[in-house]
Amino acid sequence: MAAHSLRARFKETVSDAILEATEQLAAEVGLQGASLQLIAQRAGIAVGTIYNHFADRDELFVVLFARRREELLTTIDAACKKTLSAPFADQLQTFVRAVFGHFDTRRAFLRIALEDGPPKETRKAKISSPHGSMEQLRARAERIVRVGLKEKKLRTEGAELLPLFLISAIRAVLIAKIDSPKPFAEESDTVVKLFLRGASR
Amino acid sequence: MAAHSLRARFKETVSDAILEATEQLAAEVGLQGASLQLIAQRAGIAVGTIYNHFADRDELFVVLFARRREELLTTIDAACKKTLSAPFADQLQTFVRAVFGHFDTRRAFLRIALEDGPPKETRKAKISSPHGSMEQLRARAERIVRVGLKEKKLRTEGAELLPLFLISAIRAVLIAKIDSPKPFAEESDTVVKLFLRGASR
Amino acid sequence: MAAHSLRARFKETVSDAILEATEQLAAEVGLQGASLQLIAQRAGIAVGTIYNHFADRDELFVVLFARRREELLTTIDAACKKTLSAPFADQLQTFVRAVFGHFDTRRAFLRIALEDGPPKETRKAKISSPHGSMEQLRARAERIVRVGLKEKKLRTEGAELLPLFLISAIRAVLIAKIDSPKPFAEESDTVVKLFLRGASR
Amino acid sequence: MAAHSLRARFKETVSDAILEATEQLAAEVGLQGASLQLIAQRAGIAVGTIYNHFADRDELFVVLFARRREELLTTIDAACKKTLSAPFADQLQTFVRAVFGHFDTRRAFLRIALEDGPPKETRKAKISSPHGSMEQLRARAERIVRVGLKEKKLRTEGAELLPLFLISAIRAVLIAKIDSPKPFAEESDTVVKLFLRGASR
DNA sequence: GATGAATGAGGCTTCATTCAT
DNA sequence: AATGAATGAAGCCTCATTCAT
Repeated sequence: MAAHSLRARFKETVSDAILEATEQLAAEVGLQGASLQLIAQRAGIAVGTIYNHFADRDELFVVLFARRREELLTTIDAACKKTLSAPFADQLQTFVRAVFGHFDTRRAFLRIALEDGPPKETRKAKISSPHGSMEQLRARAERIVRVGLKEKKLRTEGAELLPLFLISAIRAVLIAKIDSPKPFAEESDTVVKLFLRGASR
Repeated sequence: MAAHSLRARFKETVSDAILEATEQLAAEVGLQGASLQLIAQRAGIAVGTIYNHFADRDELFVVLFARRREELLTTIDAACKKTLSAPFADQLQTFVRAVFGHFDTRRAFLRIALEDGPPKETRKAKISSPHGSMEQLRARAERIVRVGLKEKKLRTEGAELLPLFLISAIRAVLIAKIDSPKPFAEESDTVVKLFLRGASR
Repeated sequence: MAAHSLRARFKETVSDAILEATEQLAAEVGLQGASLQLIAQRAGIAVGTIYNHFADRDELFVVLFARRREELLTTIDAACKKTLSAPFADQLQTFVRAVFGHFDTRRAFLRIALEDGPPKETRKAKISSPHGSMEQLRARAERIVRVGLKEKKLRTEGAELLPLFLISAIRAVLIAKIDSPKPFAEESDTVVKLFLRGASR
Repeated sequence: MAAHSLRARFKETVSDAILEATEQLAAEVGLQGASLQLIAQRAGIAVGTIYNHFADRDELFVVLFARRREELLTTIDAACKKTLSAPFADQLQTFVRAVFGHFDTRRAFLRIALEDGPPKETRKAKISSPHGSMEQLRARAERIVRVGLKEKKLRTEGAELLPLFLISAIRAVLIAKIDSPKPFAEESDTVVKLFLRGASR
């Protein structure tokens, strides 16, 4: 039991090391450039070891994205939960802050999530699309927008674009500040204001 | 002269064929997936011929992006020129329409431009970043924003984010509608309104 | 003593399980395809355990073939023993029936024995030839033929080929009927007749 | 035209060199052991070159078998053609001699054809079965047997096994004598006699 | 003895690039 | 200039074998 648990825990440790190495490398040299050799090297293991933890290269990336995405959504959902009964504006602000806050400490994931584009076919088949990790945020943005609509705080015309528009504004800031040492979170208010009142005076 | 001109034109023709084949293929199978062999095949030439027109694979993509980006900017600049002395709102609308209009007939380029992310190293060395094609639009967006500021139509706080914000909104719509048969242009007004007045009622 | 015996019997049990798993798998996916991982899985043990019973992969197969071959020969010898003093024709028939009878209940072994070809080098070194399992029958066929010759029931010209010829006829039937549900034994008489009188009318 | 033809001829030369190297190696170290690296080395080319001539490793072997099998059948059919109207016994003898004669000068192919067993799945999928090359002879044997039946020279009982039986006898001799310097052809008459009259006196 | 994760050599395949024609 | 076969580095993956627990 203890042995098994120990072994299992160790295995998990290796898995995590691989995932972390993958994340780091992909952030540095791109998803494409993160070869298994480099990953193994960075993780301090043999190449073959990767295959004790992931079926193939694809799965490695799929799992990486799945895990990071889950962490992201968990963080955000936890934050939003606290303001579920608050007025729309607060919920919106909480959401934006949560996203910025999370990425403030996950720059590597941010980089690969940004690289992530529309799905293409790869060598093997349709890629199992690690893609769209970022777009997963849209579901959350949609909920916020629905709240705003119900509270009559948001215009209904063109409403179906609003979630996208919100994500888009967030994304703009993330891209703009990704190399800056300052936390994204500082821009939360700017984004919220921009989203709500627009750019005009 | 005539001979030279002819030859030059022919070479240009081949170059163009290669670039077009590259664009098509990259749109279909991704930048990665567009191998020189496939490109040559699609262009109806031999693989070696590509090297008579481009130094290497990287340059091919750099030139492709450079050319398409130039076409994009030329189109937009031409459109914006006509409203250079018009009020800010008109200039903004013209800009957005021009971008949408251009991509309406350049879906292949749009696809590869969207795939294009932040610069990474490639197999060879630092890539000369074909990347950022889309971001090139920001320069134009900045001009528009400056006009808006000068006319006091835009708020000054957080103004440095506005261009990126505008581009980001445009990008969001392009991604959302890229597989739709309807022209992007139909969404111009929505985007402009959203950008100016924000989402709130 | 008892403990030792028990332990020995247990070890034998594991050994047997490994051998059986190997045989099954090899029959299904070929000698090549029977990887140690698959074997261990099928045997319900860990990969490393195989190395507690066999020096390496090669030895596993060598032992498998040796054991199955021994079983085959034991069966046949036992059957033939009963007719050792019977006339040649009976001895021949007994032999053929014994072979068919054995393989009727050892289809898996039959499959791998048939796959088995002339000796080749493998990854490591000259293979210790598990090969030729089937050819081991020739020694028995030779004895039968000698009986036939002594009884003047067989022609002496070309006699050195007769054992091979007999095995060959048996082999032909085994290959032809391996996927049939009917027992090989039904063809015993056909083979005997063919061997003795030939094909001509 | 000339250039094209030359190039084409050269390409064929390389193809042949690859096939020959493959055949030699496979005869020496087995189908399994003939790695692309070894093949390229033996053929005096780079590994990648193989892929200019064959889609993948499988195809290489399929083509090799197809070609050698075709040569075999062509030889045999040509020889048999001359005795098409001859009596059955002559046709039979011609056939056996042709097979032995062909393999006398194709020992390498003989070795790999003998290694060739019942089809199994490989790493990739069902193998495209280069297998059965030898069994292709059965079709020819069947024709001969039909002739014998029509001429009432062969017994009808158990007749469906006769072709396989004939091939099997030939195979037995090939295996028995493959390392002997003497030509197989010398055994033709023995085989024919054995097949027709059987072993009994 | 049993376990199974780690190892790394070796296999197949792709593909940008070169170069003789 | 065009051609396309040859090249070989580099990638992914498999698997027999080892070894710490």
